Amino acid sequence: MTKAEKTKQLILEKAGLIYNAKGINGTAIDDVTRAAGVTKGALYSHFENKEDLSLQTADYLLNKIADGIAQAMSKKKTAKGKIFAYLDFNKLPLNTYIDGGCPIFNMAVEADDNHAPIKKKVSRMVSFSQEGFAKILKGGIENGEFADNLDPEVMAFKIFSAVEGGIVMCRVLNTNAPMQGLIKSLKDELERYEKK
Amino acid sequence: MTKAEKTKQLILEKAGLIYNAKGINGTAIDDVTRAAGVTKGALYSHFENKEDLSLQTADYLLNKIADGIAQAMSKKKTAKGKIFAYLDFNKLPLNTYIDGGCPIFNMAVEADDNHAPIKKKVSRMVSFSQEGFAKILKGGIENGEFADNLDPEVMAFKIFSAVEGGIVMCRVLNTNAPMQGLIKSLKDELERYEKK
DNA sequence: TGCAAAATATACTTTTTAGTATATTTTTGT
DNA sequence: ACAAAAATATACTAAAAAGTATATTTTGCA
Repeated sequence: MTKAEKTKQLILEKAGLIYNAKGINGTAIDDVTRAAGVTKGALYSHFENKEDLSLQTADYLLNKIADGIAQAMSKKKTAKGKIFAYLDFNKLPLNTYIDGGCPIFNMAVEADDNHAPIKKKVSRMVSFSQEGFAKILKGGIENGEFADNLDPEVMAFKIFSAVEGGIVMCRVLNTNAPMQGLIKSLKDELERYEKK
Repeated sequence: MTKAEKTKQLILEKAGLIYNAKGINGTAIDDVTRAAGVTKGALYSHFENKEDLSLQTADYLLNKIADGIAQAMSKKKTAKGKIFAYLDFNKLPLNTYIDGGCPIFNMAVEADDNHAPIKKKVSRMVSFSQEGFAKILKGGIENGEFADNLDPEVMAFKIFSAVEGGIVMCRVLNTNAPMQGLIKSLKDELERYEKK
């Protein structure tokens, strides 16, 4: 990795943190240069303009959170184990994997009526994750873990929505506590479909 | 209502729409004056500065959505009826009561690491709503609608999180469809606690 | 090693947005 | 109806942010 590539990577990492905390609109170019300890010359030699920085930072954040989740889930082999791992991954909303909450949701809310290209990126990531979850659940039905009255699409959407919504709620309430009850409830709900 | 009060109200209504779509940071004062058809002189005679406009707009939006939900729920007399009314209130995420999604969530996400006074407003509203939901469910247990193994706090948090999360997900995916499955699932879940 | 190209720093310009001063109009109470 | 006060319009200034031109440094390769 060349020096210039390292600089670009450093900028993206620092930009990621700031974007996830302050949002796309709330982040100034100079916030990023300051955090990365570089000047505008350096930043603009790697990024065409703020739009370009925003798009690449969005990719960086989406990939990072997706990797984090995938890694946590990959450690388990059963469908139930993987879903539980996802739930546990999100058990401390005040101390998220990336500071500032879940970038998927942060960007989904901000980009919604505002920033079509980033909305599309988020949309693809959400679809992909949803399908992944549904596939895991479907696998669980096929291998006999779960009863076949479990609707994989609905359950995938419910888990994802509840967890992401719960993160936002906990953060605004400034407490991790309600998340524990939510996760327990979702685990219980899934276990009611267990065959054994 | 005097003319000046009408002007202020008009500004708040237009500001509400723009803030809910573009966010606090994404909204320029001139977006608001343009939408309201007034000039800066008029706006600044009613609001001290942008911060003041933002705070009052936040109150306006939070009160409006709370009123909308309360009104929908007040039409039903049973605990189940009220909760179902809340769910049905949210069945079309692409066509929300206030255009641009749920202002509670929009502001929760944007204000989180950014805007402490608005975060506090949202936090109070979320607490208030959560307690209201829990109280309704508790009432449902006391009057025999629901079994007493229903945990009102957990269920209130779960319903609110899932619905709010679902709204964001549907909007980013640009489809109302998954919300129907989610609402049905939440209704089924609640009905499993029904005593009859 | 030294030189061309790439990367970075500095100091600027431009653009956007918030905010203000003041003139004008409108409202309201007598 | 009219005078005082409040509200609003206009045209400006101030501040913040994006973006650029150019000088300087660093890097990698002949």
